[in-house]
Amino acid sequence: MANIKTKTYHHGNLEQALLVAGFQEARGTGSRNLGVNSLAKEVQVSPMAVYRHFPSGESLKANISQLGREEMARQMIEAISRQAGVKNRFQAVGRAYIQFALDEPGLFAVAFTACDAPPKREDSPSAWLVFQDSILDLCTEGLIDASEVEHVSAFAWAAVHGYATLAGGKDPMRPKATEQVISNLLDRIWSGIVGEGVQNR
Amino acid sequence: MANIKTKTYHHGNLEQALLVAGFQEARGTGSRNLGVNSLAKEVQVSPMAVYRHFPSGESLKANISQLGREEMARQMIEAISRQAGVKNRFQAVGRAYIQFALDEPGLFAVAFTACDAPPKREDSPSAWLVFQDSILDLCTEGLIDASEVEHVSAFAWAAVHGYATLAGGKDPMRPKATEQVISNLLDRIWSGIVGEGVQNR
DNA sequence: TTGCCATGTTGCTAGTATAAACATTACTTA
DNA sequence: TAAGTAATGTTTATACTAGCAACATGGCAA
Repeated sequence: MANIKTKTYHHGNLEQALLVAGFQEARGTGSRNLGVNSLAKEVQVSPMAVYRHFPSGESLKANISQLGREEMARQMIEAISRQAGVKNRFQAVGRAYIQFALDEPGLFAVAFTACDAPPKREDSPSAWLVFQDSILDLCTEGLIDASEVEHVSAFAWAAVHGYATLAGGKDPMRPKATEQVISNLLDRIWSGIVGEGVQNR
Repeated sequence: MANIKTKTYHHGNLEQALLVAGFQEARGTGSRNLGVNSLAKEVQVSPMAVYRHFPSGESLKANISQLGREEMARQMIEAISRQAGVKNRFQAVGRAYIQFALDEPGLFAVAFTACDAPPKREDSPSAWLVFQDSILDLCTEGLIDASEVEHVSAFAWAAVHGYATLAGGKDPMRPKATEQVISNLLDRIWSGIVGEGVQNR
């Protein structure tokens, strides 16, 4: 008797359904099919229904984008939790950041674009907050001075994010994405953080 | 008698006009108004005329994108030419790269996206080739070993590009874009290149 | 001069976002 | 429980966009 197609007029949880569908789509094809019509069709709903939950298509995209940042944060936290020691933990965060970009290029791209409109929910653990925290750890462990936090943060984040962006892209000139290159990169970042030649300490 | 509106049926140099118009538009508003219709209207031509010169709108965008990379390369070369000494020259390139992203956010954004379709002309001096060259200089000057070039290149490019992207973006968490921060960043990159703690040398 | 062909045009189809008006259902309150 | 209201859908319409096909113009070459 079950499995009758009860086509309810009201979807039930359209907002969540749109976000999930968008998340999956982003995972697969990046930001190409994240439009209002496309996602509305995906969840079997008329395009205008979307606007009952998001003020614009941009807003919907922005919220999907944040889901990407949260998923990324989750994986970074997971990676940290398996490490002991300041340096190991710090490099694990960077590695997770990079690995996410390589494993989930679509999600990564969406996570770092389409953030024009403000998302509905507050910023739950977002990727760069986790990153920021890992640098504060360096501070509490006495490896860097409190006055350096801003500079170190900018440097480390830039290097990791830049590599993630470039290596994950499709430009023919992009740097290789091998374990070798990544390890070396993280070592050089470490060197740039605690190294000798840095002025303004 | 003069100044009669000689409305020629044939534009004369539509391809160039479209590229120039697109370049200006990118400079002003980024990639928002780089569509076929929009640019066609800008040069007072029907949208379909564009397709006589570019196979698709994507292709047009890709060519504008390359103009951006070339302009960037020009400024980087200019910056290098005013410096003496390996370290100075290297840091000048990085600084120019970053400065371009801050001075011309629209152009920078367009230069590093919309490169899906291949451009028509061959890659004339493109931004990262200039960057690459500056790292080869470090090699010929004996500061790094030839075996390190790939790693150093990935590291330095990543750090500079990452910072340029993040600092030029509009995320509220983005790093500050002050002379202080930039100088410090370039010092830390230098430390990561020639520093002590780096493995795999 | 004739005619080809590069370069423009219009008209069309399909896809997109989103505003306005209307329909249905869920929730609340007497 | 019945009635009213708010939430959540749908349809219809306007105004964009990219790009195909067919047609028009005019410069250049035989």
